[in-house]
Amino acid sequence: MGTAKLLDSQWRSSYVTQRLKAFAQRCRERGMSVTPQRLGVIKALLTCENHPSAEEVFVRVRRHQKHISLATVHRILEQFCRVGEARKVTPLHDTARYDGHVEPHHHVVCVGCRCVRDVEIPEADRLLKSIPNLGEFAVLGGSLEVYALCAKCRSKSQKTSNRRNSRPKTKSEAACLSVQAT
Amino acid sequence: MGTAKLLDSQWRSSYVTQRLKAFAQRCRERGMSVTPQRLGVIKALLTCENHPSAEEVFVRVRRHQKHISLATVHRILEQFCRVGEARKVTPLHDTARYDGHVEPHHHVVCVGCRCVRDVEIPEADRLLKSIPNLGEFAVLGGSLEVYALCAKCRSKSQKTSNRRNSRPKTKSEAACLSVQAT
DNA sequence: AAATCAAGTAGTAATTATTATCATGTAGTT
DNA sequence: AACTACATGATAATAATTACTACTTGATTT
Repeated sequence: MGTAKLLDSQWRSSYVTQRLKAFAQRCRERGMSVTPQRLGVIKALLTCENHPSAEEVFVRVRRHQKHISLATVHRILEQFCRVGEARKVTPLHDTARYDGHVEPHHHVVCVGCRCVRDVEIPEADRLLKSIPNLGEFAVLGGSLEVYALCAKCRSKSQKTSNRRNSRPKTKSEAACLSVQAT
Repeated sequence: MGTAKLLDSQWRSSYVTQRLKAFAQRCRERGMSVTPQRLGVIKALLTCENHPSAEEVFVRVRRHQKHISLATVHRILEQFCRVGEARKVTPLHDTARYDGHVEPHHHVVCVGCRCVRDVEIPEADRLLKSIPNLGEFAVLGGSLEVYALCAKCRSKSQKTSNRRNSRPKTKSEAACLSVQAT
């Protein structure tokens, strides 16, 4: 029995308060203007316990801003990911990826090109076995997603890393930068 | 420095051989007929190192079966997931899910309703820190995806678990059943 | 062997999620 | 208050996936 536990709502609420308070200033620091739409999105995102989809955020924000557009929500969420104000639950959201290997194992995902390889991590297997449940969740299994850069993407990003203030142009570059080292 | 390592191609090739040999029989056991399309898909899936998308599988199979339809590939892949002949790299493929919590943490995902909660697993954090690289992959971070059933979905699946041979009707039920306990 | 039947597939239409476009609006600055 | 660059709303376009339908095929029955 390890120390794994669901983050409680007490922790969450203080985190949310802190983030909301700092939001406007962090926007200004980055030269982003603070619009009601962005405020609405960050609030919905931080408030919603069930890591929401763009659609769900849209519905929530619309409660207070009847005119907001779904496209705007998509745009803002993507921007938040780029600047580190949000993240995607998984970097492999865009197209379904299939795996013929059905035994328990783990994955390395290159955040640049999205290539995926199988990994064997016995410690992670042991860890998972030691977690029979998490609150009301009955654990079935799990998989460690290791975020990484493959050799090719590493050499690419070195070439561009010298230019300061260069905004990421491609999807994959953006994805690279949006990932926080865990 | 732990024992994490990429699965080598030697291991893979023996696994692939074994799976391919058993495939036809496993189909028959399940009452699925063994068609050239299904054989093509399982072969492409097992052979391709980079956990492919439906499109990629389609392209590969088409090399040998010029007439195969993309829709068929989608259907077969989904079916394979249902019967345990394949899995998706992540159960959260369908729509992008966002998370306002940008500090390193992990997730429980209910395979029934796809709800997601944050989890704190210090052991997983330590484990990740101990893996500076995996072969040619430079590790940036990672996240443990714990697959589970939430309370609601658990009570649902209990109700239906008595009926024998009842095929899953809904997407979410299918997803539940397709997950292998890791 | 012909008739019957069910499962599987190709081709295409429909749906859904996301992104691009562009005219208009507005936050931040002077 | 006026200005300007960035944001937004509305909608069109694209991409991924699923639904639909008619056609095959292979098995079973007669």
